[in-house]
Amino acid sequence: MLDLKFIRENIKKVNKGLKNKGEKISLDELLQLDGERRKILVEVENLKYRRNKASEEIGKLKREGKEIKESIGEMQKVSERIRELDDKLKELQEKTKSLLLMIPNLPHESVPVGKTPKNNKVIREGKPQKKKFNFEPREHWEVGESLGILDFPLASRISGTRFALLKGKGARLERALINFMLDLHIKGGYKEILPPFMVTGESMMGTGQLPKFSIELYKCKDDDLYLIPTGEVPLTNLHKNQIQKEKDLPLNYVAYTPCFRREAGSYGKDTKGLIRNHQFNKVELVKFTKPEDSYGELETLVSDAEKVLELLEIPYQVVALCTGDLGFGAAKTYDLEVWMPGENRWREVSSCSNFTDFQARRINIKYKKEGTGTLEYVHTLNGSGIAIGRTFAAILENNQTEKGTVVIPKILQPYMNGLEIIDRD
RNA sequence: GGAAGGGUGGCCGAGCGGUUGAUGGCGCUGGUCUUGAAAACCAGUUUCCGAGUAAUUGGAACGUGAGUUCGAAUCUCACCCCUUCCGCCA
Repeated sequence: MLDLKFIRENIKKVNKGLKNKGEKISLDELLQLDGERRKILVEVENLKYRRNKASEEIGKLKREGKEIKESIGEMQKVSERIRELDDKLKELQEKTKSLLLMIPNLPHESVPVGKTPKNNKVIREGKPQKKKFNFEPREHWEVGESLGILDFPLASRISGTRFALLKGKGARLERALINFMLDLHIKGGYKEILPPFMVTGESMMGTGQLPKFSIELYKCKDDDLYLIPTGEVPLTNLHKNQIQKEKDLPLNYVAYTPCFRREAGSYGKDTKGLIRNHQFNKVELVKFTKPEDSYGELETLVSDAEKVLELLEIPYQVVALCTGDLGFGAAKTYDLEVWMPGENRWREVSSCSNFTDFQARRINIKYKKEGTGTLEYVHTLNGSGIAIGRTFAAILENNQTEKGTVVIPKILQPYMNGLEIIDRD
């Protein structure tokens, strides 16, 4: 959520940011409602002032045992008028708020301007080199299915399309990845959280999934509960309605969670394998920082996520998203993409974003400045550290051998009971 | 799901129709005292939305929402959450 006052005073800047983000929403209605709201606010507050004074007077007279009569009749009329104006005010406030909730965050000035992913910029490539294969590398689902560690037909018999089922060493590998990443980030100074995987609508509102993107969410029929589409939601809501101490910032959290996404509108896209499923595992990183530190912390966040790929020895690149490709709440985003030799393309495994005060304003997370004692919104950041399913797929594709086996990355072997190679059972 | 009790400021805890944004305590901040610290004492210590260049000033908030009233933290209703007990259950 943007600051209404900021919008009022920086219309040009806001419009430019919205345009760069490819957002066609108009501010006219919002500003008009806001003007009307403030006009009525002044009027009703004056009336309330009158009423408060009169009530005070009546109280005094009553205590002295004197008669009151005529002033009460007059106050009845005033109160009625106040009620009318309050109703009107409430209506205006709700409209204003709901418009405000539909406005995305503005891009940071360092974000490349552009409309489509084609305008994204590759910032750097990771250390691990792309491997040369002396055979035609296969796609991960072929590798996995022939090893008997992935079973998509079975998954779809149980749950329909876009689900995966891991078996034996596959299930073990998935679990190894989760533990390895958690351990790595805990060592890096993140506090581990195991949050609920279902959250209220209010929490979804806080991080920005609602009201605009309800189509992407699984909602429980009889309760106001949603399955989380990312660990970002429970983690960012951790400090809802709280005031932090300046010296406690930044706060760093890591959590493993499954993620649930309807993937509406992606019919026919990536229908095979582990790339775009309704349920996948992810290790998520979230930071709460001081505003002046947030862009520096974003760089740290990205390199913390990169470390995972470096240690797993998977080739990757860091991409800065252009304005048009940024998510709703993000001011700046870096994606990490891994090389998939079987598919012969890059695939996103992590998205690290600075949300500035956009989410903090929605869920009301502030911090107290030490010198002045004033309150300010914190900045929130999050990034995958990293997506497990796609990493699993990348390992199968990058580490496959001509015989069809898969070499387990060294760093994971202790998590696999020393196993070095996955072959057919 | 049923029953009972409860939700008040950073925390504890009063208040149960009329200067109560809210006694008191703890904590925190500043000061006095002290070589320094502690103790003691004094003072300060919620947030949001407006008006105004500003000093300043108005309004709102006691789980949430509605209602009664000239006036509600205090009364009524609905909902949410917490605690305990019962039922069910991994």
